[in-house]
Amino acid sequence: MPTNRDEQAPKPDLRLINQALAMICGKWRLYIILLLGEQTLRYTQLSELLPGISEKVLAGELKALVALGVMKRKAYAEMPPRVEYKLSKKGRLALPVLNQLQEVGQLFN
Amino acid sequence: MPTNRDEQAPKPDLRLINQALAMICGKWRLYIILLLGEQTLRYTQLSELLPGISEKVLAGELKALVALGVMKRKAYAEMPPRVEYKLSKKGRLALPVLNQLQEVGQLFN
DNA sequence: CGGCATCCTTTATGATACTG
DNA sequence: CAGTATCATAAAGGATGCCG
Repeated sequence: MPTNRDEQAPKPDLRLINQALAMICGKWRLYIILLLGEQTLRYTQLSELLPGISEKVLAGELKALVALGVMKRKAYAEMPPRVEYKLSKKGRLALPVLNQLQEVGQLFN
Repeated sequence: MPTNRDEQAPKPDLRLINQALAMICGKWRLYIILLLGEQTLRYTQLSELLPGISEKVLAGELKALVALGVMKRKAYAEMPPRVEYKLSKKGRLALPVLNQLQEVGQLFN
């Protein structure tokens, strides 16, 4: 016979949770994803939209998000160089839920 | 005239985002919230459901979540002592979105 | 039982200078 | 322009012992 808790709420999956947290946790990561949304932005545009972020951290976060498959990086062989970032399909699929986190934040007002 | 981006996706609110992240980020915080769900659990039960968490971290996370207003702590003046934790109304309101984060994690499989 | 205090290790974040 | 390298600080997490 199942317990009351099993019926009402199956035990959360720690692995799924950690994958979601890897995508959004950190001082800038979720904000970068939401900011990007459906647009394509260049490295410099992102740095202007994230005032106060250091070069090292921005480059590191972008690299990590690309590695996670959340966003895509496209470099053009031009001079001066141009690099564009946009969400991957995976990132776009996650977007609705991630945007809802702002409503969760709203609960604290 | 609004820009294309303004129409499609208003700039995310960093303050709301940070409030949501404060609630869920960290190695255990989101898992504690989802695990609690609609139940009431004692301190020792929580520690058994979070294998590997240290006393310091568990006590600190519970205290932080109570301070954030996400959960409630109820201590009984018995011997031996008994302390119960459950989600506050705020925590229960956030629960549906937080559970959806597992589906976001599912995207990485 | 349900913590807190202390000390320690690991990650995360940041400032800055430099380069293909 | 779009980063990397190096150095430094801060925050998170953990091990362990003690206490009301």
